[in-house]
Amino acid sequence: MNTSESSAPAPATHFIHEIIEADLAAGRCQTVVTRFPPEPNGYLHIGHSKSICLNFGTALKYGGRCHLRFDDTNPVKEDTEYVEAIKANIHWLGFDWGEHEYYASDYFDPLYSYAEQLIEKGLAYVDSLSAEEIRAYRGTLKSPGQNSPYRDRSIDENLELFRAMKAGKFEDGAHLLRAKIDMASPNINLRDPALYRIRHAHHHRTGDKWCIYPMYDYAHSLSDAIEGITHSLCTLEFEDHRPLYDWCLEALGWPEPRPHQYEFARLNLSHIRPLMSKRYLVQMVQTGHVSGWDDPRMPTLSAFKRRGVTPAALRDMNERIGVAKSNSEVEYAMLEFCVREDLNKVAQRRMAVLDPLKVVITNYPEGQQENFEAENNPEDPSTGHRSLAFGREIYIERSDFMEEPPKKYFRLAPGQEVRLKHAYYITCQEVIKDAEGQVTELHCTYDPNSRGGWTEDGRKVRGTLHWASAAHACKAELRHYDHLLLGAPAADQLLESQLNPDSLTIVEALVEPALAAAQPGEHFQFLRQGYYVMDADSTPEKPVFNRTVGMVDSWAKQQKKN
RNA sequence: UGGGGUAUCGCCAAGUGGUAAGGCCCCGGAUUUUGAUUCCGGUAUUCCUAGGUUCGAAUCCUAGUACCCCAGCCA
Repeated sequence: MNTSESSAPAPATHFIHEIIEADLAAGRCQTVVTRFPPEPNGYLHIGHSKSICLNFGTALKYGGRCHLRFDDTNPVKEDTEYVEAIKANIHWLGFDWGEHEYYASDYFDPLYSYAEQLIEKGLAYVDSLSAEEIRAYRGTLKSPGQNSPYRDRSIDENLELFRAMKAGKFEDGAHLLRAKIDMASPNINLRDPALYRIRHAHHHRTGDKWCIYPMYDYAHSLSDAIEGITHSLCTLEFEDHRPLYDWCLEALGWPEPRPHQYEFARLNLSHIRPLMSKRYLVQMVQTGHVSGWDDPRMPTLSAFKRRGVTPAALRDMNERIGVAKSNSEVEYAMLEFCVREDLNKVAQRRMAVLDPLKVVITNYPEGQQENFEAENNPEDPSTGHRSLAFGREIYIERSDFMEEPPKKYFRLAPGQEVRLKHAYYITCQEVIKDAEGQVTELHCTYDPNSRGGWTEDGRKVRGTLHWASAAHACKAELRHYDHLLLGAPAADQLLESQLNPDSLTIVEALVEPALAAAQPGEHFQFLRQGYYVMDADSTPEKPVFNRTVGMVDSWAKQQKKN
């Protein structure tokens, strides 16, 4: 506890931490053990980051531990390909499970013998109805189900059948091990839920050892118990599964302390909500609307990494949004805020001109060149300076010049003086146009006394422009991204109907030469433009930068209003 | 006409009977060699609705309303 008032923000807390603190205080548990249980059947997306931050963050906060457990109980959907990607994503996010890497499939042996125990206790039976029949017997949401005619098989018969299932004597779907609970339960999950099904399939870890596989509810609850998980945190849709989670432990007489399940609302983000389903994620990749799982427009963690979103920003966002039980959708602006906040601190500044307009400084000696010291990051002086070459011909941003500027326009205009960042003040003297009346070039004069971009005379120069030296600049490819979807597709609409045709824009830019030596993954702020990260597609001839997020632009915002 | 949940500012979210935190967004204004950052200031007499209890209610009671989840041998 803090002993004095401090400026530090109050540590974020929420109902789950309250429960944990009460459990710790009451001695219901000695230490906190959580787990992150991905199914290795797809890539992790930003929604998962909330669960990762919650589970690992909680363990960290209370000095406990968090297990990484792959929930690999369905061999037909899972693949080892995903295991490595998931592990890399979690490490990238900044969390570590140490030696606590587990697989539900590690427990197939004990899980099987627990199932025999349930049979012996008369709490599970082998059903031989078809899938359709089982559905029909289950009843509906509002009407009770009916007992299967096989429900009262003898324990010996059940045992024999179950062993035969395990031995591979039956085809897929011929039999099913079910919990014997209550076919009339108002909670459908309790109407004799499936425990084991027959699946003659190769498992990514156990190979062909098994042809029966446990169902999620059964495997999850017992895996948690086996690992000594104290707080099993999952999303809201599992709320009505909790009675079954508890039933499994109770039925086996699992000793206290038992694990307990708590549910929280999943993370939804505006603009990408429809994409955060496995189905649509796969669809985007398979239909070729994106270049792959790590296409920077995707909501996967791999994509965010490639886009230049930092782990710190993601962690910060997850801290800020809180943990509660109401369904919610966080605005994308929240994410952008966290990204800018982090990148502002760590990204080195560089200059890039996206839409060049040539400027000739007529009173600057021909053939002369100067170098200026430019700070790498004003937020972090320890990053030092770089040398910036300057010459008689430069390029500025076309949008930084207006022949007939509106009021309060600080940028370049005929007769107006602006500062070239780190260089000189220049004044526009002449506008050169082509036959169509298009501005092709500007003739300006500079003030030799403004070297470095400053004079002592107290002159007010409101506008500061970024620029590129014609003699020194390099070409670079800039990739700008927008939301993949224009909106959420209606229920009867294809996802394709909402595809944003302008979600990717390629821009040829002129960048300062220092950028040619950058490394993929390096973050930069291109002054007045936005945050960029160098992409691995870069070649020595042509560096490629992905725009992570643009700068806040209050001038553009104001213009839009008028 | 089943069961389980949730309703507090545009978006998140504290609040646990003592008189509506905070963040994002938005709007002003100051500073600024990035119209960025930073910094100040503004933004819910009101907590889904209606009754009730109480000196006092977002918090308790009653009755409603809205939204989300569940009928995979998926997780």
